[in-house]
Amino acid sequence: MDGASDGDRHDDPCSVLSDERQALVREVLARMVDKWGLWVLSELSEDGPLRFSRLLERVDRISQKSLTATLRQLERDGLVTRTMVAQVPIRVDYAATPLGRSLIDHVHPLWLWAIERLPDFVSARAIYDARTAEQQPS
Amino acid sequence: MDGASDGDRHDDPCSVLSDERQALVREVLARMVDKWGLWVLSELSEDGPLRFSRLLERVDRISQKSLTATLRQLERDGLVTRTMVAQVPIRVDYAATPLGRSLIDHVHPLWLWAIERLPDFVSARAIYDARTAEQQPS
DNA sequence: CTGTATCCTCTACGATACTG
DNA sequence: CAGTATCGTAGAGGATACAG
Repeated sequence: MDGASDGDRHDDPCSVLSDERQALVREVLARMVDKWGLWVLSELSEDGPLRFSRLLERVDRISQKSLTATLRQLERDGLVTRTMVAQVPIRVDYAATPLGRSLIDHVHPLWLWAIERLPDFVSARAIYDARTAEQQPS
Repeated sequence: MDGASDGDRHDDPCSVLSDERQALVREVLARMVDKWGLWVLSELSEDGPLRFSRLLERVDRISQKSLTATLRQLERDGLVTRTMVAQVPIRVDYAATPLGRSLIDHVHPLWLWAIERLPDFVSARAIYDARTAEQQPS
């Protein structure tokens, strides 16, 4: 669909992808940092298979609804597996796939970087807020 | 960086942070992959300073309102700079800061990984969708 | 225990119109 | 040109109740 495409843009590997592909990459990456996705995947990647109720405890303040939705998304993208154990009461185990663990491994450096740079963000915000405050004394 | 753990990937640097800090890291990282933040920062990181209207063209389908909001957030977090040129008509240049470029540099490997693994995601979805379709022929 | 269904709120976002 | 202000819509997500 890119009729008069943006031509030879930059050396951005993303720009060589079709809009559809770009959207997919963006979508998958988005799940990494959305409110719960990365957290849930992280728990599963660290501590073997976990049951639904365990996850509900570990991922603090997540609702049942959101946990279910998050797990469905992660499962659909091949990042986690879902295993039902037919017993009473029923039991379901979730585990990270190799692809899921790989994702976590690739996100990790980013977390480390962000934590390392945290003081920069704090001070940047302080400066910005102070400046806007004096301009808009309400 | 720090003599990073010899293969112990279960080391979760996030858990040593206070809730407040965790929230901040999460917030900053979220901005990277939210609908526009990363895209805007990416454009600025690749092609020097850009004016508001240029960004509006490059980041396809973004609205004025969203672009403004995104830029404000990025500016507040110290990822971009905003420079007003007093002339008629007025002109404003946005540019990525070193911190902003650093962020992009750290996100890049993740993009490459995602693009490389794209076939995995596509097939995973196909399998999942096929299986759920046969269960719910609706 | 593991979900699904419903309601409700809050926020993000686009469209549009207006200002310096 | 570079925003701000207002409106309206759509989706995310919590709370709760119910089902297999």
